[in-house]
Amino acid sequence: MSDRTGTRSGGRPRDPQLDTAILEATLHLLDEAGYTELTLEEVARRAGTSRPAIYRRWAGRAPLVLSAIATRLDVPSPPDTGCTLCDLAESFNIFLAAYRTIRPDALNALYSECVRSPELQERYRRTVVEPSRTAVRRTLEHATARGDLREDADREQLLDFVASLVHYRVLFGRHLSDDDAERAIETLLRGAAVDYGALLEHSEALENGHLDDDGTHHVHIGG
Amino acid sequence: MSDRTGTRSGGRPRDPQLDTAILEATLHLLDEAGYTELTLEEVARRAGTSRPAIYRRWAGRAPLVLSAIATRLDVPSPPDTGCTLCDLAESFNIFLAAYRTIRPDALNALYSECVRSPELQERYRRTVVEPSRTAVRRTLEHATARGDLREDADREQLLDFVASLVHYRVLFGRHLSDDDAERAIETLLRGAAVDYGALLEHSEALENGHLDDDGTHHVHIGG
Amino acid sequence: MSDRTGTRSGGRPRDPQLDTAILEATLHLLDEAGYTELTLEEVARRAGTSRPAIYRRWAGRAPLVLSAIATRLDVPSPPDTGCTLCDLAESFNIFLAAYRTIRPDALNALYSECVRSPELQERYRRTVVEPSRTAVRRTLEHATARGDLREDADREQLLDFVASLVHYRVLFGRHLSDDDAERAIETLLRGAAVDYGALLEHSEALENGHLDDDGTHHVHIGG
Amino acid sequence: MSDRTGTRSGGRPRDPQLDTAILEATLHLLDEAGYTELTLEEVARRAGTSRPAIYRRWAGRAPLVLSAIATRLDVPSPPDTGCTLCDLAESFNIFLAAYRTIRPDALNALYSECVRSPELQERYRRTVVEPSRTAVRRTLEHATARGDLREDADREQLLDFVASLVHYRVLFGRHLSDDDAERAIETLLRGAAVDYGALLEHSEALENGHLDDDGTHHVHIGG
DNA sequence: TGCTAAGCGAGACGGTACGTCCCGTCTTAAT
DNA sequence: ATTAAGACGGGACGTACCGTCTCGCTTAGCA
Repeated sequence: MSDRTGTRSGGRPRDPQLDTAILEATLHLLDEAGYTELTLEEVARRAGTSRPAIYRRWAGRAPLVLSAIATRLDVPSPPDTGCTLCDLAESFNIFLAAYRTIRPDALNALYSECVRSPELQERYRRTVVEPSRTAVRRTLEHATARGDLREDADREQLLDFVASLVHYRVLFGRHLSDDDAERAIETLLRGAAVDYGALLEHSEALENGHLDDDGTHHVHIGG
Repeated sequence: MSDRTGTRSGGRPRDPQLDTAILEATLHLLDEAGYTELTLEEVARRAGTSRPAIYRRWAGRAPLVLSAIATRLDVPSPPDTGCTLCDLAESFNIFLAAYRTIRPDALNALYSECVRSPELQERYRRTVVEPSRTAVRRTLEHATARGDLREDADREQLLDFVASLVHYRVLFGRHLSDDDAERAIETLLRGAAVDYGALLEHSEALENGHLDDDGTHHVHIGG
Repeated sequence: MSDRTGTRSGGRPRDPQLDTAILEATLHLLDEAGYTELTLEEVARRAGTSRPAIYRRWAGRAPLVLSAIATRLDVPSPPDTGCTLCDLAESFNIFLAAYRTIRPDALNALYSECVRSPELQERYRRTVVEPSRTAVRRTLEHATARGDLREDADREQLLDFVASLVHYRVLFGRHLSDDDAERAIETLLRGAAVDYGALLEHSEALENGHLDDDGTHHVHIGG
Repeated sequence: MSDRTGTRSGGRPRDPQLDTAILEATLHLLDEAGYTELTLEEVARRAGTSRPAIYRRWAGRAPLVLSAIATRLDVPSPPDTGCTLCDLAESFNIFLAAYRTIRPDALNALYSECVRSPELQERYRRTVVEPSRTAVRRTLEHATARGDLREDADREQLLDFVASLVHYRVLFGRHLSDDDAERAIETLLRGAAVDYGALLEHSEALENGHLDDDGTHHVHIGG
């Protein structure tokens, strides 16, 4: 749970309830005050302990908050309905999910501090960024396998486009509507889809309840 | 130059050399230490003055650094060579320029602090973000006028795509190569261009020295 | 009224209402907050003016407060009832009077600051100390003339004894009772009176209403 | 050594060298600049530490200076030569001693600040005032036991007279000469001695080397 | 009576010192 | 041996007040 597990051979065992108390205090404080306003002093106070007890477990504020965040963010599962358009729309939501779970301003302030250390930056990426990318990457792979995306389309670039757009809009307070997402998908798929028109038709068919016999949402190209 | 200019009716006039000294000290310190490590104490020390003299001019660290940054960032002019592909490639550079002028980590830490106040956030946007967007927006308008972009293409969305991609890649330390930019442009233009193939051909022609008679770089659609 | 009268040749005349307002604000603040807590800032605020207006009239806090005090302390008149014991008892009250008019702690803090400049010290003496001494000195002279005190008694020493005792006891918060004063007088007069016993008898006679025919309170030595 | 010793159970022990450095810096600064000009900032600077380190030990300037003074003032021992006049003369010196050890203006400014708090005032009394009074009180008791002072003489009053006279004269810059002291003693003893003339004769005899057989300085009354 | 310049009012300046918060570390006692 | 927790030394904060400077206005005295 904590970063600094140490040798843990002999000696007095660490109080595991303190781990929990500290992490919970951290999360509450993060919600209330944000990252910059969060002081270890106050975390210790709320956890009913002292600052050294925190430092013994984490190297500082950033690693502590990363640990705390990790207990709350859950690993997203890749959308895979067979409808590429729907899956992509859902993918936007996956990227948005982190910002709905943790205050975006806190996330950004945290990353600003993480940037100063390669390890922290990597840890932030693994904890906050990658899970969403991994899930959406899987979704894109499915779409490609399904034949909806061109084989030669740069899927990492697509990931970057989606992830960055969501990040940018959230960061600057311009919330991304479903419609925004839809139109963004259109732009991207025009460049990446084998047949964008077909994807669109299939999606509309779904909305109208015209499902395939087998109940899946495959897009029938050249059908 | 400073934020707190106030009424400035009566009273002893402000020493303008101090303004300069403070701003310069701020920029140097920003380059050396980044935003989080920048303290008003040290700024005052280097500027040969005292903290209150700074507080009299700026409300705090964030506004001070914004002012300092503003003296260094220059307003970009919109690329307009007639070659849409070239212009767009150049547009990526415009968005990158700010990060080359000011340490990206400093910019992000600064924005993290600005987020806490609507005014500061707005000020950051005006100072750091908008100039690039404005320039590139103009470029897109030219391209549209030229008939290279579809009339109904969402130009603000294009701006968001480009700006966010650059921001995201820089933020996470994955520097954007020229090739990356080129391929991103391809993806975006597939969705937004009237005739992407024609744009590509024109661009290649230019590289090979095949200029039009009139020396401009018009794209001849359907030519 | 103010210290710095200046050349006063041409130019805009000084607003005399400001003098008054400043002095009154000073006295009020002195009563409320004492000397150390009294700031020119606050005086100016209460007087509805600015600090420079004060500095134009007085060289600083100490001279200002001295001026303010001077408007309140009135010159005591020397006790002269003919009864030396009574007059001396009254003399103690004269020395006490200043401390009843102005907070003793304020007076002492003021003097502590005055000590740093010979002129201020002198001014303090003239304003606060000397008036009482002058009055009591007169009283002692009358007693001597009356034949109650020895010609060769050191009257300045007596003044010092009385003044210092009062100052010391007030300073250290041990208020001097009438009885204390009476017994102090006894001690001093044992050393300074021509015939202490006679003075005592006379005083007691007065209390019992045995006045001389002429209504004065002469002491009849050798009577 | 410092005021805020607290429980001192657990926790990192205080650096005792800092205590010393701070106190020494305080004394030096007190000698150089006086009390009002003494700033904790400068004390910290000279002691090579920071202001918080001082505040951790003392509640402010006054308690700090009181502690510093206490390290320099040594407890006077009561004069007891057998010659009451000599002892009293020496008693004046005891009261003067504090003012010779610490700048009188500093002492007074310090007391002016102490007055604002009962605890500080008490502490000042205990540190600066009482030691001298205690010593001289003892001397007076010896004189009484010896039969030189009247049993019913108010010895506390005598203490007040001597202490206050010294304080007053020093305060107002009128240094007390030996002769002044002698004549003051005369006045006081006229009121308090059993036989002032005999005390005087005894004292003069001592000056001329006429000691008693047993080498003590008894006063022979009625001899 | 109109002009000039001295002096006034007030605002704001540059700067010192304040008392506090929080950091990251050290130390003792307990487990 | 290692914990829990108190306290330490210190950097930086934002503020109050100081004493001074500058401005624009008022007014006396001269033309």
